[in-house]
Amino acid sequence: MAQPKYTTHVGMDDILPGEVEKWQTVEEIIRETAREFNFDEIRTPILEQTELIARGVGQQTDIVSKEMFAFERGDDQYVLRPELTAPVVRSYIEHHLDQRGGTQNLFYIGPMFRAEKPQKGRKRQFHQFGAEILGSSEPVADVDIIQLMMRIYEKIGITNTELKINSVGTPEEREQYVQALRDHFRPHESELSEVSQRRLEKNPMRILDSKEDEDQPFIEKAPVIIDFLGKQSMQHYKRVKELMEHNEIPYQEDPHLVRGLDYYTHTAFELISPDLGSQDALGGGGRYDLLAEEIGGPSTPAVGFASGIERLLMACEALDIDLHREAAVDVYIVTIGQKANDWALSKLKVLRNKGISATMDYQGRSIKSQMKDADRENARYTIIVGEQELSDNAFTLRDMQASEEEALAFEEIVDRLSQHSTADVKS
RNA sequence: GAGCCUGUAGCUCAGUCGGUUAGAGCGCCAGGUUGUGGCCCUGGAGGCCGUGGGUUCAAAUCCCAUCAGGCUCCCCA
Repeated sequence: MAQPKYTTHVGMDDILPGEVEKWQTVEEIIRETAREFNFDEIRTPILEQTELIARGVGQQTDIVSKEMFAFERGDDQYVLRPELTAPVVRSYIEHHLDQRGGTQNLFYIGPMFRAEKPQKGRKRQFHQFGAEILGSSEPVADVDIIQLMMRIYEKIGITNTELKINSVGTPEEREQYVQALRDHFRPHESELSEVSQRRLEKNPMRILDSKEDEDQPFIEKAPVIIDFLGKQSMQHYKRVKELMEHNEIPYQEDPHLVRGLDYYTHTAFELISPDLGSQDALGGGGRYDLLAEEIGGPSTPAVGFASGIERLLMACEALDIDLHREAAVDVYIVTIGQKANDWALSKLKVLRNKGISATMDYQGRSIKSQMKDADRENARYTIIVGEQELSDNAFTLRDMQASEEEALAFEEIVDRLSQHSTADVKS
């Protein structure tokens, strides 16, 4: 089709009626589950200071080095948030949430922005939900965060998933490990794939999740990070695994799992769906004990996860999970003539105030067209109004499913429908 | 950033050895039923064939560019 003059920006999709209802279902399940886990919602601005993201997420990451939507206005540097862990920690520090005592258990849902080349399951504006436990270094926190994530997918019906876990240790341990990796791969540098050769200096850990065939033999023999963990890191990892087993959470250890962001320490995890294509990561997370300090706050151990809503919806589609609830209206008032039309408008208010959802024709169309429209809108009832009904105060109430009609006074109709209404009655 | 594929009505798609006014199904609008939806029948509206350029007597069809989408790589949600 010819392109309209104005369209959305590349990689930024409208979510239209029909699709929105699925999002609402998912969001309700997320909120409901978060409540069950005693997590509170937090909402932060879409725009953050560029420096926060650069420091928090890490200068070397792809996100910061090439995927930020950033701009300048006056002396201020703005960036559209590419993820929400750093902003949540910023908020925690800024508002001294640690002073509220205990841990802060927070969850969020909202849009994120990354300036990547879009493809299926990877948009420039995409949506994530996630949760963070701030103020605990205990393995129970790691495991409960994983349980929250898994429970949401379970409730939605996505159970065919693989949970991978690993420990990425402390920065010191990681540095030793990275050195060992370089030593391991360097003798074979010329035999590695092109991308992996580039990673050798920049980020050797990335070689581990290479999909290139020629890299595989060297990856198999590569040292694993577990062997470089100190006593405390090892103990933490061991406890996490124990707790996972006690709570019957199936997982797979993946010694090659590394996270894309710099702030992770110790536990790292990722949830994969074999039902998706190349973008098979549903969500991921881990522990980030050093992030708060890194961005100028008090030392705050923390753990969290983030999940993509688009990916979740893709998985639902692949699994034929029906999230769609049909939109419906309780009453559609069908009118014949100007007087009836005026009457209908005033009665919509009476119905709605009783919590009965109600609508009417806005186009002055024929009764047949209005009935058709009522059908399309999934009206449970129609009220048919003409001159005769007005003078008799006897209106035709038609049950659209049963195709039965009854002549009733308007007050009787209201009483009748009050009992059948599905809308929430606002007090 | 790299490679490959695709782009025809609102939607899903036919139509290419280049050849008169570009089609179907669904959807939309109207009528059949002058006050009654879903099924059925009839009619109608709606396309510079993604955009720009080129080849040709002639282009939806061939060529180039560009934009958009998809798949893979990269990376990740």
